[in-house]
Amino acid sequence: MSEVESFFKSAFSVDNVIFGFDGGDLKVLLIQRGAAPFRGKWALPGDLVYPNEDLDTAAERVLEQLTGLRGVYLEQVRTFGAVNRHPLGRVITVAYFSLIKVSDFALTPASFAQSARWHSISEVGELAFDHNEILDICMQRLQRKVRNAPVGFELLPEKFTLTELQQLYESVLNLPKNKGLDKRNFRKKILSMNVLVECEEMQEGVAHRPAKLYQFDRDRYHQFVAEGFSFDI
Amino acid sequence: MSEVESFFKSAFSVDNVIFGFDGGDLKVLLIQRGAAPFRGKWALPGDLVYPNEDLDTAAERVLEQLTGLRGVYLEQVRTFGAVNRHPLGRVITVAYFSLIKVSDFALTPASFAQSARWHSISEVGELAFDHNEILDICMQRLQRKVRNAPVGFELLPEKFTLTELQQLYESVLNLPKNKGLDKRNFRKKILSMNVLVECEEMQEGVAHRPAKLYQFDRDRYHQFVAEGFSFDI
DNA sequence: CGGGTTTGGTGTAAAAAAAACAATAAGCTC
DNA sequence: GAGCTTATTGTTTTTTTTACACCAAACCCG
Repeated sequence: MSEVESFFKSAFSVDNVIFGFDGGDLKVLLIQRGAAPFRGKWALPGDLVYPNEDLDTAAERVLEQLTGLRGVYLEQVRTFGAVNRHPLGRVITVAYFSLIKVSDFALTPASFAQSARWHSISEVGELAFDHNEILDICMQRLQRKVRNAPVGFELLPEKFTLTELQQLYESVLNLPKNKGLDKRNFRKKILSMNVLVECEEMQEGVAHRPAKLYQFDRDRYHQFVAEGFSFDI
Repeated sequence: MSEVESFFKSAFSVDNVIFGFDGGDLKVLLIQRGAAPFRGKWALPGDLVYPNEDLDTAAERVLEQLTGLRGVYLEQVRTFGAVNRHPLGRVITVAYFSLIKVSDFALTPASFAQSARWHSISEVGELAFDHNEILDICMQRLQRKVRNAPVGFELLPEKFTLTELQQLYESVLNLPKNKGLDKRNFRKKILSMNVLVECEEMQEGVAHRPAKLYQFDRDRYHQFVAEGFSFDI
């Protein structure tokens, strides 16, 4: 094999850290591997990139095949390329994370086939390949991102209460519940940005005083950004 | 060709945006391509990744072959993988940026061969491949990074004046000279972090009052970080 | 050697932002 | 309607950020 040819004896894949928020906890969607290597181990959903496929498209495809969702928040994080990261050959992988609303998630045939399951971030065990490292890095990226861009809303239903939003932040930033963020200051700050609109409706089905529901106003946010505003929590 | 084989008809490269600071201006080191495609065009230094080489190692190699430097600041930024970004085949590239002290830079045989030259950021023209996009993204990353990590010092000599440091920030952040940052406030802020130590020596060879020289104290910085400090300008 | 030129170095006051802190209101259950 | 649970709201203090102007030190040149 010539030297030039050997450069082409390699492949690349994408791996997608799919975050969700449910039951007051940040979760990640993992699949249990059905084939070697690492058969039976939990792993990040991913796939080789098709020869005629852009990287972002591949990440979207992985997400859609597993969850049926399109057009959700997706961000490239980092590429992992240690020589021996894949036991069967030289495969570098481009890591992405996506943020989905758990309620939108429907099991697809692919997700049955691969036994997909949500795992609380704190309860993720040893994963296949270098996926623990990838998850860590994506988690750090999410923690930074959530503080200076309005991406937290991607994890909540369209309409949410301020308490839910605060719990989301406490969960992502790994702060003690109702201790990390001061309730009054949090509300003051988020409302002062003027990117939330109050819905007519109230929370329903709770055994206590129902809270107001809010929605994130994307248009207004983008307008503010154009005027120099920057989201910061 | 089987489908599996076709996955291996692809290669990956690294491209390195090498930043330097000289004459009060932020610069980037470019090479003029001697071969097709894009012969004669300026481009980012880069190379295919060897089959047994880690990505970071490849980026270090590219840097060393061009500048003779090792152990400098290097950070992976993003991977560019549009299907048609390379005219000769499917090549995805992992972009890095590095920060070097221009005074340490010595032309190596490779840099002669490739006609390497520093270009002011503001005067970079049309580059080969998607290198303008890569440069833009790396520039944005540097602008963010310089504000929340002490990486600016990587671009300055070991000993520097506070005015030089301020000019570096104004240049990287693209602020009007002596207008963007208030001199007194800048000095107050940077000195209050306690990560600069005053040298015995003074600036020499200037036709005006010489300034005190300072050094960045890495050990003290890391100690502070361990105690919860975070650099922020 | 003295006046001019150039950059170096310094403090304070006002404004804005962040942090600390606790009582009342509203709906539900029984 | 009594009791439980969560929702909602403002003020004070502290910290951080911004705005702003003059004297000092060295060199140059005549």
